[in-house]
Amino acid sequence: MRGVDVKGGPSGAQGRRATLREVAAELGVSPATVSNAYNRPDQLSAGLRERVFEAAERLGYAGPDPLARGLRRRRAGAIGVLYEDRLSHAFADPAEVLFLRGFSVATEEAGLGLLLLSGAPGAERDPEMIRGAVVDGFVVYSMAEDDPLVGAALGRRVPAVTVDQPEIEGLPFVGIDDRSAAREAAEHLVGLGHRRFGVVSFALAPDVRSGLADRSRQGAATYGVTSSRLRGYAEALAEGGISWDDVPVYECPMSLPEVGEDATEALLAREPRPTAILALSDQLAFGVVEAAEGMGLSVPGDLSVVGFDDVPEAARATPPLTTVRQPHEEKGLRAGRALVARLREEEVSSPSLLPTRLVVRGSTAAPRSRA
Amino acid sequence: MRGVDVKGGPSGAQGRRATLREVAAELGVSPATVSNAYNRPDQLSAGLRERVFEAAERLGYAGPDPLARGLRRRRAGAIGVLYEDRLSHAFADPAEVLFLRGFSVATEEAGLGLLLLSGAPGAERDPEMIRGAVVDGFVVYSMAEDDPLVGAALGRRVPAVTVDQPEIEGLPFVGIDDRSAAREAAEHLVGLGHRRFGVVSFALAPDVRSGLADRSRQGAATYGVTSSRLRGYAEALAEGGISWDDVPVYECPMSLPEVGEDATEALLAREPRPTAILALSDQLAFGVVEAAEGMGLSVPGDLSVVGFDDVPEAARATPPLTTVRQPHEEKGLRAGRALVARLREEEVSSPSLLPTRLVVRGSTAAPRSRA
DNA sequence: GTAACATACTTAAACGGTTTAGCTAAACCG
DNA sequence: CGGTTTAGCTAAACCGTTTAAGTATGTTAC
Repeated sequence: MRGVDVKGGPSGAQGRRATLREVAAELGVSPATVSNAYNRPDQLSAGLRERVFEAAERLGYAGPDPLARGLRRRRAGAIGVLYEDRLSHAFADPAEVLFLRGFSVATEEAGLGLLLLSGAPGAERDPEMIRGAVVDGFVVYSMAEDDPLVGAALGRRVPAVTVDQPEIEGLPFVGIDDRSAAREAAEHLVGLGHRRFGVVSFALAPDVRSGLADRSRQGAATYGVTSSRLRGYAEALAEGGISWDDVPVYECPMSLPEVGEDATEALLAREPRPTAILALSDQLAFGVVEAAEGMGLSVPGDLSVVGFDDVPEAARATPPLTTVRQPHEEKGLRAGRALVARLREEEVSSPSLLPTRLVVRGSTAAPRSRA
Repeated sequence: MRGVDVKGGPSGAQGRRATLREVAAELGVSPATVSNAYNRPDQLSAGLRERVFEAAERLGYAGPDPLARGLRRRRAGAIGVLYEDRLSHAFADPAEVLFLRGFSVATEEAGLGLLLLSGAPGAERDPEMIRGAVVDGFVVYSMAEDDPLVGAALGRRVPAVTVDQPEIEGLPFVGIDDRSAAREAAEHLVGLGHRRFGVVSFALAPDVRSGLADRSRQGAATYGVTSSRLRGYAEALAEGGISWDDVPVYECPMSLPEVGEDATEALLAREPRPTAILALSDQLAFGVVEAAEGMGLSVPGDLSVVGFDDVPEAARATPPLTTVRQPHEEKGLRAGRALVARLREEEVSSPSLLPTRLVVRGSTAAPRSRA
């Protein structure tokens, strides 16, 4: 391997960068030959190749410029992950981290970089960031259908895959059956005998509101995941003879425990007080438990709580959280592999829906003062 | 804002991408004018600008190609994070995730992308990945001094910042005082009356070994963080009259609980059995506790355990873990800002050492059968 | 009436490589 | 010895932009 040295004085990496052309001139050979030294060793004699590397090092040439090479070869060597919110929120959510974990396996397999793109760079949502991202493809991670950023990404006309939402005709999709997963969660509570529910939900649409969402707001949801899950809950409750109109749905701007706390306080202040709360994520559910206990209610004694995601913390929590398991890491892996396949112009198998499963733990029980 | 549309039939983003030149030809104007429409609105009439966007949309031109633009402007619009190991391990460690979280705040501030680069793409460490990464700068996250990947990154002659290690003359550095932080941890145990110790360590050098590391192996350490912490432990023990030579140091290839378990089993099998174990990370410490309990020992009754990092899980663990707190997120933020400053050719303030603090919780106590 | 100045474009040279086609000289063949 | 290969290198086009330096044309100043 050609050695790598940190030349250029004590301050290390600096100084004018030499170009391939300069190396060629130094040696009195053509640029093509220097290029070949790096890309096609069989196109020149071993001796000359050595001299090229030697001269490169002497001149401080770090090898072909990635931008120039990428331009000519028409590939960037990276995949962009487009995330709804600020990246710092992504890193705060274990579910998202697990997704990235799986995704990174796929990019490593393919020798590609992983470029994280946040939806909210400055404060305003800025499509320029997407338009300028040096990537060969995008994975759109759980965004609203009508998000301008999604439009910008698709407008780039590079391969793309969506995860969770939105589902777009012709694009590979990886996700779960949110509706039936949610349904299972609600059925569990109905089965235990609960009749009074509350729902702690994600945002329904990008024009983030915080507070109770009425029927019309629910109908106008552009976040597919949110509306599918609500529909699943509604179905299960309807089968149990409970009218969805009686179920308060509190919309949270973000999936964080603290936000879930606020929501819960609002829900538990209502009369009649709910005996069970369905949260759209474990993060929110943690906040629900926190708030309930803060109000002197015991979980599951006074209030049953079901989360969604089954992040590792759910099992360790006190009480251990009943929740819907979904394979986050597998989702990332599939999404990554699907995108890589697209990049290679292979055919991608049809949308993959991953399995979910209700995991019953200690945060749910039959309502106390029933019967 | 110019609208973005997903044209090109049902399969969405696809079809030949048009170039700026084609848009220009379509309109009978020069390429420069089209470029100006995107970059300098004041250089052409508003009417023409509109027609440019209209034609662009009609032809399926998504705006200036990032690679070409980047080449011309000499900027990539992203910062690379160079991580020792596979990314999936990075995402498994809460400390690293916190770091990235802080770092992402800085990149968002600057409107830059965040490109994750793993040390181990295929299986072999491949500097090509680094050489080809489309980035304006690197942050080197806790890597060995002599890692060829570090050399490759520095060889790129772009701005760089190192975090934790290595410290390189002339490069901005962000980290903590590992030696005195470790010292404080060991002092705590000595103060409690412990005399027999074991250490569960990170790797000392990239030629990963698993097992007890003797004095010479310790002396040859190229991971600065590891050797500094060991030195800190040694100093504190020496002051307590305990010879470092009597302290077994178990080297772990990775910072994962399972690995810590193996290490602990080996350490606790020795005679005399240690009454206290110092782990170089919380992840390892979790494994230590796990293993001890698996062997029927109680923590802290039979064995005291001190971790390092104070990840959020440490406080929630049973027993709550005594550990050394360091500001991971702040580290990321500082590193990111320092790099951004370098990119802007501002002067960067001197190396920043962040504060640490021993957090005493329930995993440490005085040794039982002493006195 | 003309010098000076905007305005709205255009020209052409970078930016730093890769790649196709081709050229020359030496090696090989029968 | 004439002809075909092969090894080793080069010339020149090309990748898709940006940008400094023009060039017309119309407007303003005096």
